[in-house]
Amino acid sequence: MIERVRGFRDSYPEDMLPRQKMFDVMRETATQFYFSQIEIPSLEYLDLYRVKSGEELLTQTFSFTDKGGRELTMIPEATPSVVRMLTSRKDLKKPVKWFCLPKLWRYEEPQSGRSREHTQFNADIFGDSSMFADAEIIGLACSTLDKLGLSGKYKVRINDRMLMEKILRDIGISNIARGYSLIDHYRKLSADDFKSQLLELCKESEKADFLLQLLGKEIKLDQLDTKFPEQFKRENEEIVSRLKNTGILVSKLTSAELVYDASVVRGLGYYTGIVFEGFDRAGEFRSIFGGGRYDNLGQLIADTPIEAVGFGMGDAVLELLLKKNNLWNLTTRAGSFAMCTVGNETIITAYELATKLRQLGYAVNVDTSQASLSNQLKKAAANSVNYTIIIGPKEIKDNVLTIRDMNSGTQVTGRMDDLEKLIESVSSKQI
RNA sequence: GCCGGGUUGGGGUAGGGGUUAUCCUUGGGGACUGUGGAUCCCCGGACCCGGGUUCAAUUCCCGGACCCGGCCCCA
Repeated sequence: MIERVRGFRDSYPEDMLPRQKMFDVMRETATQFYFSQIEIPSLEYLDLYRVKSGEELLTQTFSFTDKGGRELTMIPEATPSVVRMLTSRKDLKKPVKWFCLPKLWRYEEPQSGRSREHTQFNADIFGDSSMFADAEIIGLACSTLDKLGLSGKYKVRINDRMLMEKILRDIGISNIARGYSLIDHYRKLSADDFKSQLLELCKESEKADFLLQLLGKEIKLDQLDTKFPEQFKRENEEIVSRLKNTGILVSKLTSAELVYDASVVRGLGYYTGIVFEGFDRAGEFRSIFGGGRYDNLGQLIADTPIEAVGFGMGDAVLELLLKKNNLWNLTTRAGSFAMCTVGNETIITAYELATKLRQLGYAVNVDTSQASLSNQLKKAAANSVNYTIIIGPKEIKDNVLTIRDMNSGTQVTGRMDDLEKLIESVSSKQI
């Protein structure tokens, strides 16, 4: 027996139904926000990730050298590929609104909410540097969760990289990257450890209080400027008011709660403006989605400047959250038929009828087992079909068929030619 | 890469250095080729892998794989 590869998942039908429903909602919502779907390759040159990331990331990819000596990797994230695709087409009218649902791979130890293969809902707006684009991206992420039934179960924390850079500089931190890295660990370090590491980094320790007071609190956006010293506020009025206005815009697109949280900086990424993360309210899981503005990635990857804002939403955490809220439901297939056949010679007629039904848009299974009729009905019931059609020698002789509504148990018999009418009459009888 | 806890039919489990490895469930068949979910009967199906100790290992020891969780990292 050969085992499944470590960190990978098998998905059986009972999970695929809710899974597909989840992806359908993502596609529908993105389409309603007027995003177009694209598909990105599963393999890229390793160099695509070299330009923006350190060696650390490269050790956590499924990479290999192909027969021609090229260094390839199974894509660990979508954004570089999407940017590569976008910048190699000079004819596209801006803004471009794209989404995709790629599988991504990461070579690391599997743990809760994270396996080595997952699917991510990824959406971006290119060529629009406005706060309206920022708001629409967050609005799309939230609307998707709302549509899945998660309204009120999650909230969004936002921050702005430019604002954080100003804050870090204001308190005397010149190594901005290290500052972000430390802030990113705020929730993982003890208060004392964090403080001592911050003071180490920051030359003007008396000013560090400013940051310490900001961190770890969720601040309502309309109260944001009350948290800053007067002078700092004046110098950064533009960034602060943009953040506040973004919040107002988002509130028109979703009822989700949006708060300012200084500890959200999104690791060592390539973000240049707003950054955001969606969390479950109970604080039980990893972030549901995350993203932000990255206006210089086009320059890094393809030497083509392009404004961009986007998010990624992984299926793993979302599945945990949906299951926890009893939203990971099996939906029975609407308009499904099982055809019970009695006697081998009836199967030809059953196939003809099945073809007609399929052309009408129904899902049809023809039971060719020749088991007893009661066993065939048993099987049909276990498969939770809506209707069964019984075809036996009697029906063929009289050119009729019998349709049985499996929910109500009512049953009608009529001419085969009147198939559609029969379906109507049996489904109306159940009322 | 590191740390902790696990692994007995498809799923959930009991047990235990030696006899036919327990129970529930699922699956297949039958009672029942002309009307479904019930009931009854029958059947199939497991000790993760390798090494060691032992007369004897599924059980004890060591290593590995995989699973769950955590660290690192976070795309």
